[in-house]
Amino acid sequence: MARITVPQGTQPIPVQGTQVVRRVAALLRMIGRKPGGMSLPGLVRETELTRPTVHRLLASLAAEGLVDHDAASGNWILGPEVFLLGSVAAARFSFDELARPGLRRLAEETGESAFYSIVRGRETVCVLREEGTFPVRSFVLHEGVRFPVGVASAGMVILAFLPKEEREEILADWDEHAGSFGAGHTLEIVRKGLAETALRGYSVNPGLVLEGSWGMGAAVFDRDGRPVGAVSMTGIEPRFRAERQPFLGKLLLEEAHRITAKLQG
Amino acid sequence: MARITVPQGTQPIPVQGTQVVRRVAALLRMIGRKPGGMSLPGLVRETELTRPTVHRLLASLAAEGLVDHDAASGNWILGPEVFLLGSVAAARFSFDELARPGLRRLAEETGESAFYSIVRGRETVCVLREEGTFPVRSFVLHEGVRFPVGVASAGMVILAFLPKEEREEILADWDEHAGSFGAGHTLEIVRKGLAETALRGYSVNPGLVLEGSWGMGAAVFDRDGRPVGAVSMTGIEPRFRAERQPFLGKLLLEEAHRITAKLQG
DNA sequence: CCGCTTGGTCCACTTAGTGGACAATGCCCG
DNA sequence: CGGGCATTGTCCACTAAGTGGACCAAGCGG
Repeated sequence: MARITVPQGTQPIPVQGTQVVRRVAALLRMIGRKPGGMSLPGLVRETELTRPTVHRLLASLAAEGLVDHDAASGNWILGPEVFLLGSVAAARFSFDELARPGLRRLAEETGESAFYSIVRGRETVCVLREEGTFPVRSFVLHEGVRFPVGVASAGMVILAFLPKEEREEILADWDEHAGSFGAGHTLEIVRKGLAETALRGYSVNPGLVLEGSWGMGAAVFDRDGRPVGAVSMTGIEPRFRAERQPFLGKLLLEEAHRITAKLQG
Repeated sequence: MARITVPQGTQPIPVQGTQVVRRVAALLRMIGRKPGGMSLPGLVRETELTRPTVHRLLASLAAEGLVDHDAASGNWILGPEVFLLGSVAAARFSFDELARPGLRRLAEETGESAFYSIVRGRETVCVLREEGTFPVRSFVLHEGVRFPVGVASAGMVILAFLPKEEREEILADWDEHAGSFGAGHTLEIVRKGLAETALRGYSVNPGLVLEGSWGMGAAVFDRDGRPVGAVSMTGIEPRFRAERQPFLGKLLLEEAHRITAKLQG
């Protein structure tokens, strides 16, 4: 009997299981990353599965309505069943209600785009976006985008406020954890960023994901004081210069606190 | 190699495949039916799988965040990943934008609760609900609820306007198709209802799902003239008496036409 | 025209998944 | 308070379900 390892647990807990479930979940997550979906070869590349296997799984998923095959682009995209299940699940996870007003205020007051991301296992996932008015905008971050915890401003502030043990565990094999983001986010840079973040309360990402695309983030905590999400803003470097950072940081912290209060109340 | 048959196609098309995918999809749909989730025995009963199998699949799904195990009730509910994937998929399926305003108008003008359901394979799925002001309300229908096509007012009006071939195919093995709803929805009753629906344009469900819980529906069509959804209202019998039906029907048809226009435009 | 990428299918091999059986816990009722 | 019953959880021998190497076809660019 095979044992699969769970991605999110503190330790990889062996779970009796269904290889297929893990693979299917991975495929759906991959496809959900980009609104335009993913091509078969793309999925094969990123999942390290063989092409026939991916193809077969996708065909089955399509038969269930969980994915669609966009005839035009040839891409695989999330299907109607995912939407339906999601809208049922949404009753339990009403982030919109929770964070939308805050993001709107941030976007209005600053002109930058504002985001709310949540923690899922060892990743952050962007769930809400509110476009700013400033005419130059970054499209690195949008709903559905996932980063390893510690990457980008939201991930950075979350990692900074995670219990020391967990943080060190993640940093222990940082390169593997960070994957392709390791290039910009070297262990050294991240450690320095974490220290500064812990001090100020908010994080600053000086274009580590994409050069010129800056970001700042503040964490949202649950009742146990555990970071479960983050408010963040992104924009171009000139809008995130040192002199403006305290202003943006203050706003971010205010909104993060407000959301934290709502969440805990 | 096993061949699985696809539930929605006109004919059961053999698909090479993944038994597990079908089972997992079935489980997720089942769990998504009720906001409070489902117990393991309940799932076992309705899926005709063995308990160990259901349990193992659920455990794997939980490890992926696709389901959660509610410690209090012991029920399995849809997990955060489903919400996340759903919110990405929502970009492609914006029924809220499409139908919400119409439902709101209906609820306000009539006092009854209004719903929007869509067709998925051979089922209708309720995706939107707008509560009416009338103090006695039925809770038979809510977001996520699925009925076989032909059952309840939405299903009835959809079946009525499906191409004759498909309609007859469904009616051919009605009892199997209708399952537990066959009790109220006998072939005879349904055929009569379909005829009347085709004539008037809107359907009337005189408490076939649950005695005293009436409903009326009007269909929404895509560019090819195929019914893809339905607007419906539910309430208690006294609110759906013969003399009020033309009034309600007219409103339903108006809103259904409006949605159809939006959809096609 | 040929190399290269992509989509799709086949089928022998074997591993992953299955489910009967067992154990434990909790609850109701006589 | 003990026996019946429903529920959750785990084990492991068996085998059918899933895998993936191999193959074919189509499309694209040089």
